Amino acid sequence: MVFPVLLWHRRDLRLQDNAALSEAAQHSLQVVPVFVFDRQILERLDTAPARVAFMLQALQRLQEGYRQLGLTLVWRLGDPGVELQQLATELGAQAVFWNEDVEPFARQRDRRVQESLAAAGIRSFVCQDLMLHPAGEVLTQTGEPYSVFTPFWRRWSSLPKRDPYPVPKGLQPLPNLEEQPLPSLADLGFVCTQEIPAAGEAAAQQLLEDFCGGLRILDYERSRNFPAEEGTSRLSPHLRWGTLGIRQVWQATVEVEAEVRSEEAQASLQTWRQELCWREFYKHVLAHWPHVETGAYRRAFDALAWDNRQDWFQAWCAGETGYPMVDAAMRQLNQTGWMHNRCRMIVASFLTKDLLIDWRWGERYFMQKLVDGDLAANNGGWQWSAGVGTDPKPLRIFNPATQAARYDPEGEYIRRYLPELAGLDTSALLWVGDDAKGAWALQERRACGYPAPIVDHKVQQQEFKRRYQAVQR
DNA sequence: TTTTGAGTTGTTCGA
DNA sequence: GTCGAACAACTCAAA
Repeated sequence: MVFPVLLWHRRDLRLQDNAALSEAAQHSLQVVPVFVFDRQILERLDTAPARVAFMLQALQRLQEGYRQLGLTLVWRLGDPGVELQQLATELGAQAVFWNEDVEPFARQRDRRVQESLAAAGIRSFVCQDLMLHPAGEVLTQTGEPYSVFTPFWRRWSSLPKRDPYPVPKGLQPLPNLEEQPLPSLADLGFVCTQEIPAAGEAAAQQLLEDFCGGLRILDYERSRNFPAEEGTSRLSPHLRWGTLGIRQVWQATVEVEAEVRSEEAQASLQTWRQELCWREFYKHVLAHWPHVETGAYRRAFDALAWDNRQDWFQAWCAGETGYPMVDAAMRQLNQTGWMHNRCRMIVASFLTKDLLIDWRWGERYFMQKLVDGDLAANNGGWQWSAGVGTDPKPLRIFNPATQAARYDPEGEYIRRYLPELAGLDTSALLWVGDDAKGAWALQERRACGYPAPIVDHKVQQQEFKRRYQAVQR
């Protein structure tokens, strides 16, 4: 007698390299994949239409993938605890498998689901899939979690990495299970106006191949700094939604390593691997210190005095601050649901240190727009930018003009996202300041209908420093 | 226990 | 234009 088992998909929308899928198949070949649209998540204020749209498309691809294996992806809308218990009972399933998450909300939900299943005599199996090394596996010599990246990286990179999980063979369909067409974005109550990237496993594999199989990864150290270039992998939405497995990504870097000759290429490879490590570092931070979800890692900095001016916040959101690099970046976010990482740092520094607005406002806005929006990574990035996170030693205040001159020297990125300024001379895009040249640049921009800077960087950063130091004492 | 070395991504100044 | 030093001085991780 074969009993079916449920595989509960959440942020692992793929067949390849999926821990829970492999483990479920070892338990029973009659695997029923299921996804639950969680009303609580859909109704949250920081749920981005772009993210839901990407997820839906990934689910469509996943449904097609299962169809090719002869299986049916089942979906429900409601409370996962209720829905999974009902479905398992209905189908006579004796176990539910899923991949562990680190977010406080998810952990609490999963505990509830586990209890609700247990009450019905159904077992739960929680698998490790999200990271190369789950929280608790990377610890200092005294068994403490790391709070500084570099020692974490040294330990993390020295640990052996496991191979990708193969797609299980011989999966058996459950008879009489009919495929339900997935809901549309509108059915879920969302409208997405952003031009989001293609979702699904095939798209993810293609990006990985483009980045690691070509030469781009070998120039990453340099090209990642220039937002006008296609220097980054663009894998973030896929790692967010699990349309790509992390072990497979690591394996791709191992294959590159075998062919690397020059020292620069070797450095590029390691730098990119560090980015994978950063992803896990912030997940560890969230898992070990869940208070970061709502406040500063260094609690003293919850006392930082913010101005929180609504009009300035609106200008920042809309990309109308009068600082071209900041505005171009915000418009990229608004238009595409993605922003280059250097620009994320620039706009975050600007919101907190120039506009004196609480980093959590920016964090929330990012979550409302980002297709790759992830609590741990977004929160970690914002706390780092605000100087309240795990490693705030050097108080880095980005100068938006210096950053633009250094990383967009031809103004290519600025022109792409601020078309009203596209006809101007590069110096008119980049110059800022109170000298004659700065005044000329502002005049040129104003003639195009572009706003004057809403704040003076020099004045504001002084004020921020003052407040920051007041908290330190 | 104490000490030591070092810390993602900066900025500005002056040689 | 490029480079190195000063900035200011705290906290973590390991020896």
